[in-house]
Amino acid sequence: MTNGNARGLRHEMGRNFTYEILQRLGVDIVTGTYGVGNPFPTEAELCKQLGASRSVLREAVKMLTAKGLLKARPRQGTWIEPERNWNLLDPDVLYWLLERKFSPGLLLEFTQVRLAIEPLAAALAARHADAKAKEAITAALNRMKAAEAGDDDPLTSDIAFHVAILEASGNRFYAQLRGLIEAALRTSIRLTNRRKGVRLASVADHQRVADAIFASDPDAASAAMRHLMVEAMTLIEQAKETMEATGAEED
Amino acid sequence: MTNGNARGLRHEMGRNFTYEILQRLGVDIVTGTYGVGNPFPTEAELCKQLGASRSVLREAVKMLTAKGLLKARPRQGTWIEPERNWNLLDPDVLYWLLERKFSPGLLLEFTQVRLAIEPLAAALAARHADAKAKEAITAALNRMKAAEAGDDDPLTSDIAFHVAILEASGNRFYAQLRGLIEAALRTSIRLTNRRKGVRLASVADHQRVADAIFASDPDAASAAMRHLMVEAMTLIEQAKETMEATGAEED
DNA sequence: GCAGGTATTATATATGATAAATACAGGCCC
DNA sequence: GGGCCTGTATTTATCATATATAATACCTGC
Repeated sequence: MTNGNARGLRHEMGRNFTYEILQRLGVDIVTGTYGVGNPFPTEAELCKQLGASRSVLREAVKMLTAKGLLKARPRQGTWIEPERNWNLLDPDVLYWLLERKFSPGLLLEFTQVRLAIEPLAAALAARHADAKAKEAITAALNRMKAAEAGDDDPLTSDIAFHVAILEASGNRFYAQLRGLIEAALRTSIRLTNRRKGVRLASVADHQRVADAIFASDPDAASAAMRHLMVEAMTLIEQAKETMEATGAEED
Repeated sequence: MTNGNARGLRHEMGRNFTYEILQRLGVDIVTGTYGVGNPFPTEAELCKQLGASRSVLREAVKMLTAKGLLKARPRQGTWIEPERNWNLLDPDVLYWLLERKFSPGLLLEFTQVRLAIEPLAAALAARHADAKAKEAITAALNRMKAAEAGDDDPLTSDIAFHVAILEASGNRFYAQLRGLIEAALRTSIRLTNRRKGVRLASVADHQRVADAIFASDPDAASAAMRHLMVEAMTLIEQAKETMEATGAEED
């Protein structure tokens, strides 16, 4: 074992070495570590650099290929795909981008997705939600109330609320936003925390969504959810302008 | 080489053997080949069954893991994740599902996604589309007109039109629907082709969307696009009812 | 009955050898 | 000169095998 010492690096996080390499490469790729002056290395080269065996490295590269970040051909090497081919709707990819290469622009674009989907999801929930789904919404709302009093986490309870509605919609694609929204909300908190006066949408606004769903009123549910989304988007737009005015970088 | 004869199977399709195994396993998984009576085999077992080496098989399995279809642990084996964890928004996964395990229900749910996104995309396009994006829309529309006269392919020109608008929106997530819509439209053609009288949305309806975008009228663009989406959804709903009435299976 | 060690059996990792694909250079013909 | 063929070098793809690690079941001694 020529590089057994590298095994010492293998600690927290992903259960095994392959997943560590996956994360490492994923982050390096989306943050632009590789580019014109620093092309993506060959398999053998990367093995040396990362202290990984070829099995581990190749499997990580294949996973990144499956997510659209890389492509490989014999003799031509392995290269980073243009960003338009990345699977932005893959939770890992979105997480790497938002967490490690934060840009209000991307968050804004993602919030436009939420603006498109979530009001319709609320309307569908108002039509189709079964007892179990309604319970989940109530539970999440209660957590938000508890969080207001300091007895629960505001972030995870907010996530739980939106996820509960997406799942209540009965649309499997809507429910897929689960992981994406989690990634997005976790990073947008960083943004809104900067300015103290600013807060996330109130519990009352969320309550209105839930009430409309329980009243089986699709239009009201949709409108109430749209209100939440527009509010979130406004916050992000303001933060973006602030960041741009104070001279932060954008992608 | 104990199973060199298997190489003879390696022909069309994916450039290499790993991708063939990926497709094969992906399809087998989504079509329900593995289940209670037929658990997912061990690595060694699958190698034998498919005539693949461990490298090839492991890399394919890792790609499926990256798409949320599989998960593996030492001693516990490799198993199929519950469907709610599959990355439905991964083009490969959606393609396998729609192409090999067709269900009007899933197509309907996906069309709900289009119903949510595409009107907003058209509105954004009306606001932000640059000259190049508008050219692409015009080109696609011309292809649709040519297709009406039999001089182009109706399916690919229709896809090109919707993709052009998604890309004109400037939202990178919206543009991601590209691959998904292609998969969906290719399969929904099968559905609408069954009943002869039924046709896809007219060129005139598409023209209205383009006109509104060129006139920088977001609301009109959104409304015109929503009209297309509702039309498509109605078709699928009818087909679904027909299929259910004639006793076809659903997922 | 239970605590702790041991055997078992999956995947995970490491590594060497060989095959296939293709960019590139060099030589040939016209 | 320009286009075409061909050989070579380089990179990933594939195959094979050995070893490590992890999770579980089992077993043993008390």
